[in-house]
Amino acid sequence: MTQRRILVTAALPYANGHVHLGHLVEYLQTDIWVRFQKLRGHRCIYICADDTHGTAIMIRARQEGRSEDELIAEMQAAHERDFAGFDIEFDNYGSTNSPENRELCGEIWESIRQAGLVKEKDVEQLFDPVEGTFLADRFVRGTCPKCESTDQPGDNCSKCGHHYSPAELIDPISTLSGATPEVRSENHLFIELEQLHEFLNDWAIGDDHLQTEVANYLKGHFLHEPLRDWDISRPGPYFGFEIPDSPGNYWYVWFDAPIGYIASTKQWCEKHNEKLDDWWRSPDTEIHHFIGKDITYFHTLFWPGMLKTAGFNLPEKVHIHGFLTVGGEKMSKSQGTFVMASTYLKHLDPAHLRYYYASKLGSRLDDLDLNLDEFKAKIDSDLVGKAVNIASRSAKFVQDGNLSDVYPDDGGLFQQAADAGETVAKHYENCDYAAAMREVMMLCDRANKYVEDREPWKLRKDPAKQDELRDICTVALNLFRQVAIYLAPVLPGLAKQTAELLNDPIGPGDWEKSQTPLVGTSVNKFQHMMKRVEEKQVQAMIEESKETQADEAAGGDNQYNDGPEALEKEPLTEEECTYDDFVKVDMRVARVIEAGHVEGADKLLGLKLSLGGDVTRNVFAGIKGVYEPEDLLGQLVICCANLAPRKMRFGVSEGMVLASGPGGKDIYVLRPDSGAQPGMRVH
RNA sequence: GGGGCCGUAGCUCAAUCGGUUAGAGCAGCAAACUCAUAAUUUGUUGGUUGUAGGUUCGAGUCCUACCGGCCCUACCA
Repeated sequence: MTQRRILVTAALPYANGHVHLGHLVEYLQTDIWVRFQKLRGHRCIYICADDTHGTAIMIRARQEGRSEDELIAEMQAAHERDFAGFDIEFDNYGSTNSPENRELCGEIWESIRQAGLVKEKDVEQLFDPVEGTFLADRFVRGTCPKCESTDQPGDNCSKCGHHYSPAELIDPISTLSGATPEVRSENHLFIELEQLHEFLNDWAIGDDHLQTEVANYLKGHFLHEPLRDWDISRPGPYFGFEIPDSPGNYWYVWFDAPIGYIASTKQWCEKHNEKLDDWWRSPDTEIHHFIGKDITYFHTLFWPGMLKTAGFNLPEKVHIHGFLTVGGEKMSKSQGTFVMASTYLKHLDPAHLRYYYASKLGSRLDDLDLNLDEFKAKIDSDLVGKAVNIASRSAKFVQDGNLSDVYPDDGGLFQQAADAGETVAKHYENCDYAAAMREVMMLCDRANKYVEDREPWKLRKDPAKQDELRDICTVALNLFRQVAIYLAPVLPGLAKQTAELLNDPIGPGDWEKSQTPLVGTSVNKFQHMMKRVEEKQVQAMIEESKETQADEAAGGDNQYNDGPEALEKEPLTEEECTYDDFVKVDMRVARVIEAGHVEGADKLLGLKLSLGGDVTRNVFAGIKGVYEPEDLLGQLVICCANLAPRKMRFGVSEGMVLASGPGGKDIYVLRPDSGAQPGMRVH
């Protein structure tokens, strides 16, 4: 087999948050792939770094009253600690805030300039005069220019859905200082990506660099029309690198972040006396990026465009994975399923998560579900019951002795498993770890059956059969060793324990050892290799994840510990409303007397409300999928009775049913206490 | 409204170019065993492949419509 040279990256974690179980899908998927390549004897390096620039970091540092450098150093240390805790082994872990990155950004920028891809345009942006900073969209709130709803976010209206730029808001307010921002026009630098359209089209769709779903997505959303100019500068102050030939402007974080891959490689090269060009400008090197589907287009359009223009290697593959759900739902802080890496490590074994993710990961970008019952079942059954059990039930009969000098007749079992190695390897190579794990478990089943059939526990009692006993153990332990080698990318700890038990290391290039049985060597005393998952520990982890949340709600010194999320999402309106304003809104108790689905509407239910007597209102409510019509029929609700009728696609809505919640499935219809009668006014 | 992905056993997933009787694991049920961390082994139940059509000698796979889920995008609230 020819030795490949492979450079692998995982997306750079942002310095604004801690690593959680969702992030780990990616870093583990990548770590397994890298360990596999190394085990196969290829030259492979795993490169990563912290992504440190941008407005969010600047603001947070300011709020915490310290420098950005201090903040990002602390976060980087935490990230590295978490990764190490999960046996994620980077060859280099750098930072986008490094001299190497600054230099490379300059170099790449220069190439882009020379290629004539840069153009300048004025952009209107809001500026906070108190903080002295330009405001990203999410730091501005104001009144929607279209529907005039107050206190709306800076990019689109939560009421009418209208998209706008923050400069269009009526009465905008900076969420940083509460000041009224000024509109300032600034010169921004853009990359004209359209000039690379043909190249990107060929790269993204032509060759096998992307999963087919991703190629379709790019084709349907971006490549079918002219590519928009990419705004890659931000006026200062901005935590990042100043653009050398455009003083006062800084590279947008998404410009310098991917360059961090190269910069981190450069650090590694300097430490190991290697040439950067051998890794980034050589036809002999394959570059593989692992990313989540949320950052697809940065890595499949902008990034290849930058690389191409600056003469670097293009990615051989961009491997894109889906999101993590827990128990079939988005990770939730309130339910304790938003689990930090560090919290997991306090309660559970990292090897367990490595195996569980491996057993679920395929090559496509489907979301991956962490089901905690299944988690326990898989670990207990696959790892403890099947894999480790092979060693556990055979090693004790030969410990402190030797394996047989000649490998005994095993009916072809070892050879079968050796042959299966190529299948396993193919699955690893294709990122289809689930298939690889299935294949290995099948080998475990065969090995267990072998032990079962030979009944070594009976031979043990017969002094005349000790040689036979040793032969059986020699076979069983060799079958186990094969399994440990095949699982080594996923379970480096188990490989190490196996190596210690059998006095033969399993390291880089040692995949081949699965092809030849070990004979004559001594066997050490068997020690427990892996524990089962304890239900209690899982529960403790979930509980602690909830507690952390309550802690963060601090200030919540009442007994209920309600979290601050709702207010953070929709801060209190600052403008006061007079009593006169209040009484303008005529809210009434109403009974739902008809309720049904609206044909063709995705979110609407049609309700007929009775205000008592024969006064009724037909209203549409955007609560389909949350409430069934029969849930509401006959119920009392609160409605706004004097809301101006609104013509909608499906008819006229003559009012509004009051409900709360951020939307989606989180919508709660307000209901009056018992005793209220339809028609009563809400005061 | 436009687009994409998906729907296979109770659960998680396979099924090569369209090719024989749709397969595994887990769970369930029954039995064997006692070396092993209550592990293991054997046997076994379980399916109108979301629905309805179509193409084909042959459809889980290809086409059309519909139902349901997720995502992107636009619009309307």
